[in-house]
Amino acid sequence: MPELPEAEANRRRIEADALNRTIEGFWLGDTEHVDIPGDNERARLVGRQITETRRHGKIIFAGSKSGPWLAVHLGMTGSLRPYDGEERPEYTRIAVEFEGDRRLGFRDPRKFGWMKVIDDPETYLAEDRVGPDARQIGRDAFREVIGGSGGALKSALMNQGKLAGLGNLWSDEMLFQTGVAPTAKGSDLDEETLDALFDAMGEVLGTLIEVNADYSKLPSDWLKPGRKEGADCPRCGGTIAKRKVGGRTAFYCDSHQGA
DNA sequence: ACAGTTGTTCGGAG
DNA sequence: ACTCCGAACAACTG
Repeated sequence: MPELPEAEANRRRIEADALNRTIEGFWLGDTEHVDIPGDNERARLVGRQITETRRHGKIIFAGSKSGPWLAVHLGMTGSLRPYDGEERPEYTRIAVEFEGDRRLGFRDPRKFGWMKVIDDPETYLAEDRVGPDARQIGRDAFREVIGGSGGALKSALMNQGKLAGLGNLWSDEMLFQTGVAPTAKGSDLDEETLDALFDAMGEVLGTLIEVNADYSKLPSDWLKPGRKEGADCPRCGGTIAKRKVGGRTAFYCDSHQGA
């Protein structure tokens, strides 16, 4: 379930199991409609090694100082799976084959993810107009970006050009913990509320990264464990409600989130 | 069987 | 030119 914390957990798998091994080639599965690098792009990586990784928002980068780099977006259902030999997980679309038996698979059942070969992360992020990473943005920049948005707050939080890393689940969570309605307008919020949102974002993402995105380890007073319509709110006497906001299903407390 | 889905992109309206 | 919204995308899961 890939938003920023899940992308971070996947990045760590590369660090743990796919670093400093020479790339010999690629395995290709059912890649129809999957956006992956072509022959010439893949060939740029053969003979090279992944020596470092990065993450910006939901995008994972794997490469080396002089490049080129692999950039991966997990889409809605993607994950990176190191494996050995032919122990390939189902729905693996493409896999990097390292010297020896090690492979790094890109599993993506619903084919909404992508993989590219790029020269370097900074240039890619600038050209693609990706906003500041949600873990790196400062309080002032957050106030400006979110406080300056005109539409539904939830939509602004999920807009990767404004702020990179939040999706449906964790935008709901930070709004829930702050007590603000998903439909509130950013431009209507006072500074105090914007700061509270910023703090909640840090708390939510920080906690998730700490537990390596293992949802079973989340506090019981979070929205996520009981994120379904009609559930009792774990923070007040309210009830969890559901509605479409910005084209996605938002869950929120009908009592302490004001609307 | 059929509805629902964690994300991005695109066209069109404002 | 920029912002915002809704629909579309593909294919699996419950």
